[in-house]
This record gives sequence, C-alpha cells and structure tokens, in this order.
Amino acid sequence: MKQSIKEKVISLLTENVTIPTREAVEARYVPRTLTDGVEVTRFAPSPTGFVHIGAIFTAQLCERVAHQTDGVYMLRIEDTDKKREMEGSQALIASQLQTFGLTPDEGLQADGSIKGDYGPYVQSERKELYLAYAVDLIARDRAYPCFANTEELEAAVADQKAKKQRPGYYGEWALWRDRSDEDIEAELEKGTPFVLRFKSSGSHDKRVTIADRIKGKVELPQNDLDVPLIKSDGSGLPTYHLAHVVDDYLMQTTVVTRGEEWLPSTPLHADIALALDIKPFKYAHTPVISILDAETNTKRKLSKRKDPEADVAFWVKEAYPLRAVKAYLLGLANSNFEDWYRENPDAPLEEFPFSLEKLRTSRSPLLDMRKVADYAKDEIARMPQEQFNKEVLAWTELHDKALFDAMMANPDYTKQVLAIERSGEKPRKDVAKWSDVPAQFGYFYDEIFAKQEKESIDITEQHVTEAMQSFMTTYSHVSDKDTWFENMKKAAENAGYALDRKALKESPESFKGGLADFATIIRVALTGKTRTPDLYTIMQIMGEERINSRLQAV
RNA sequence: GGCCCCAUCGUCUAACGGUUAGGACAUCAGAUUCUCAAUCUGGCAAUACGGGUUCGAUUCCCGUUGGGGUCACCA
Repeated sequence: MKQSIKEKVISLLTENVTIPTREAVEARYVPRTLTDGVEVTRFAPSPTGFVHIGAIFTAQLCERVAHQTDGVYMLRIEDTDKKREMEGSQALIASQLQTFGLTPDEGLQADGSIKGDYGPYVQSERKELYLAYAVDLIARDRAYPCFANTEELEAAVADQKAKKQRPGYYGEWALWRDRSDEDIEAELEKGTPFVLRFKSSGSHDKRVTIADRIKGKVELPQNDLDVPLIKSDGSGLPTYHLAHVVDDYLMQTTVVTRGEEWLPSTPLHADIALALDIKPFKYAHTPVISILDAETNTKRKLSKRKDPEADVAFWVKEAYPLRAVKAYLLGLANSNFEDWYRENPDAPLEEFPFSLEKLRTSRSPLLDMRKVADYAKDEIARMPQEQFNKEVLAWTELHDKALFDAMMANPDYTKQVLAIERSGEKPRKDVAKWSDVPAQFGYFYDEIFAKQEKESIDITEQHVTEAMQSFMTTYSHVSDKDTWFENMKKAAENAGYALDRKALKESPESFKGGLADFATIIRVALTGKTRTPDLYTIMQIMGEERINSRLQAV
C-alpha cells in the first residue's frame, strides 16, 4: 500500500479519537521493577453476566502464582464485544472475587474503586492504545483494510469446504491482502466499511514452539490467517487477539494464564507480537472444568442453563464454606494438595506450595459435588463452636427469619442445640453448607417443628400410638443415660419389641420389631426425622415439657 | 474434516523403565450394647486396544480407537 492510502486508512480508523504515538504510549507505562522469579498475572474475564466456577478456579491460579512470588495479580475486564456485555457484570465480578478472597492487586475493586498504575484495566477504555499499535502495524505493512462482506466470506468458506481445503482467510483466500492500490482506494472512496486485518507472516506447514508452563513446549503450525484486528462495527475496538498482545505487553504480564481453548490461536498471538517487536509471552493454558451430563453420560463443559453449580452465585446462595470450595479447587489443580491439607488442616490455604507445573496437562476435570461436600463437611465439623454458632446465626438471619427468631428467643437452648455432638475428636458431619441448617436443627423449635415436613415410616398408626404410650409410661426425665436406656428398653419390651437380636431373628413373627424399630418410632415422633443425633442427648436438651407435648400429641 | 491436547479404579489422581499399580471422593460389608452421622477395620474397583524397543513397559516409539479443544468482526 502506498503511503497516501495508509494515511487514509489511519485517518478513518482514528476518526473520532486522538491517538498517541506508540512511543508516547510506552512512555506512560513505567517498567515494573521485578526481580527474578516474580510473576505478574492477570485474570481477564468478559463481563457477560455471571461468574463461572471455572473462572474462580482460574482466578485462584493467577492469584496464587502472583502472590506466591510476591508479584502482582491484576483484574482486567475484556469487554471489547459490547453486544455481549451484561449490565452490572463488572461489579459482580469484582464482588464475587472479593467473596472468594481473590481481590486483585490492580484493577476494579468490589467497592468500585480502581487500583494500579498500569490501567485502564477495562479494555473498552483502552481504545486509543490499541489504535496506536494498529497504526504502527499499518506503518510496518503488517495490517491492511479488508472490505469483504459476510456473504463474500461465507462464499469463500463454502468454496474451501467444497474443495476440501482448510477454511479461513489466508493465502489466495485472503481477498484483500494483495489487492491493488486502485481497488482499495475505490472502496475507500465509496466509504465501504472495513476491518483492519493482520498481515500474517507464518506458513501453515512450518511450526512454531510455544512455551507453556503447564504443557511444556508445544509445537503448533505457524499462523497464516489474516485475522481481524480492529472491528468494522464503528466501535473502533480491537478483537481479542490485538487486545491481548497490547495489554499484556503494556501491563507487563509475565505469565498469561487463560483457558486452554486459546492454545490453538497462540501462534497468531506470537506472530502479532513478533510483528510489533514484542518479546513472546510465556503462557499457562489451564484446563476447563467440565461435568458429566446426567442424560447422555458424557463429559461436557459446565453450562449456566443446565447446571446451576456453574454459577458461583449458586455456591454463595447454598452457602458452602468458601474455604472448602477453594480447597477443592486447589486440589483439582495440584493433586498433592490433599496430603498437605490433611497435615495442615488449619493452616491458611496460602501456605500450600502451589505449582503451575503440577497441573494435569489438558484433560478437563469433572466437577465432583460429592467431594466438595466432603471438604465442606470437614471444614464445618472442624470449626470452633463459637464460629459455628456465629455462621449458623448469620445465615439464618438472612435466609430463614422464622428459625432465626426462634433461635434468638432462647439463646441458652440454642447454644446447647448447636453444640450437639460437635465436641471431641469425632464431631458429627452432617452440615455441608449453611443452607442445611433448617433441616438439621429446625425441629428443636416448636414453631418450626409444627410447620416442618415430617418423614414418614412404614408403621401402622396403631403401633406408633402404642409405642409412644408405652414409652411415656416408663419415661421419666432423668439425667442418667443408663437409667434412661433401661427405661427405654422396658418400654420397648412392654410394647412387644424384641430386646434380643437373636430372639428377633429366630422368631420375627412374635415381635413387632427390634429395639431399633422402637427407637425409630420415638425419634420420628419427637423430631419428624429418621436421622438425628443420639436420642438421649436430644431429649436432655429438649426438656420434659416439650417431650411430653410431642409424644402425646398424636 | 484439518490442526492441537489428552488417555491409570465410577470420579480426581500418584507411581527415576523394575511397586502386591498407591491415595482421596463415592460405593459395599463388619464393628461401634437405640437410629443416623462420624469413626475404625476390611472389601470391590484401573494402566483403552494393537504392535514394537527392552532382560523387564503404566512409563519410551508407532498405529488404532476414544475423549476434549479449535478452525467468528465471541472472548
């Protein structure tokens, strides 16, 4: 392209903005003073609506890599596609990161403020910067306008497919790459919209080596695609490819962590960097978390529509202890984490020596909610009583006001209820998330119990009544467990239940059931549940009056 | 279809070329003088297939099959 055309293209691209020269831009970005081994990372989501659990996974990796080396962890919002942006999404990202303890050192904070000297940290606010580099590329003959419309491009691809050739805008299919100045000028005159395309320098049958912290050295075909750099939609915004190279160069990212779906386009990014005289980046392409589809039984990406657990709002709403979620995610990244965690159950997660290199090379792991629940139960069981109480009350206050009021109405009682079988070496583990609390403790409160759904057992009403009557005749509210148990056995025997397992086995027809069956009847009558802590303990805490009213009610 | 990545119990994974192929979650059984939970003990359970190389292969090489990713003016 001759100079006058270049100038025309540049002036059209920069119509409504004044753009700095590349030199001026670079003068603004002071080199970071980084000693050896210090890493600068960035978590770079698109503000498209919700925060994916996989995003938290990636963000955590970025945060760990940076902070473990006393480096910097940035948040960069990639909003070059204004069509897909959802309102409030940026704020949501910042607040969810804070919720998970992944507040960035630079970029948007949960309170709306912005930290850092290498901004703006939102791509749509960096338009002049990208344009400055686009202009540089034009000057270097590494970018050119392309006036092809969608139909022409689609026709080319159809043609390629018919001829069994690789689809794409390259070589002889690069319609405008080697057009005459006259043709270009003519379109420019007509005012035809154009995309600015990259003039690739690679050849598809030659290879380029990419340095990847997770995958090692990866050999890929060189890039020969002339991809769009600046969109033709009038926004003047760049595509991801230009934005990535410019941003990570200016922000001085030392490891580009991104999902592995980007791996195939890395040669392109290397080519752009090369064209711009930018040193190639180091990458870390991370696996994508998947799920096993319940219907097809095949592995697939988590989808927001089908899988509520894809959205971290779900985790927050269900109120899983966040430390457990992070621990699970860390274990997914580094399998030796599990052993470390067992040995250091109370240590801050940050003390775990995390390593990018230990990530499995590309096999997207399946999200295992049962394992998450296991981590969560452990986490909660280990929690000091006081903290447990606080968490329970904090959750109920927000999500179950009736239960909260009932709990607060009798603080001493509540204290006892929440302490059941939590002390000692082997605490109960039946709470995996705070939303389990109502089902777990609700029945201790009469007004909640009255409204709660009761579990049904397969026993005739008559037997239930008889069992309860028998229990109440021998029952006395004693504080001695042995006596209590003796009384219960007596009641069971009187009602026709076997105390002796062998006897029951030998002649099941002469009994209504075993002691266990008797206990279950009492338990369900008292709590509405078949699974509760030890009956004696429950009765001690509930008190005589409550027991009387519940067991005589039927 | 082209290109790339990957392949060990159901799941997440460990194993300098030499291990009875280990652990965790899940699951099953027994124990814990009442139900659960927890705990303890034990069990079931894997190197995708076929060729090489080697004294010896989960490990190295080739092929097959399978899974994932990507081939947009989406990121």
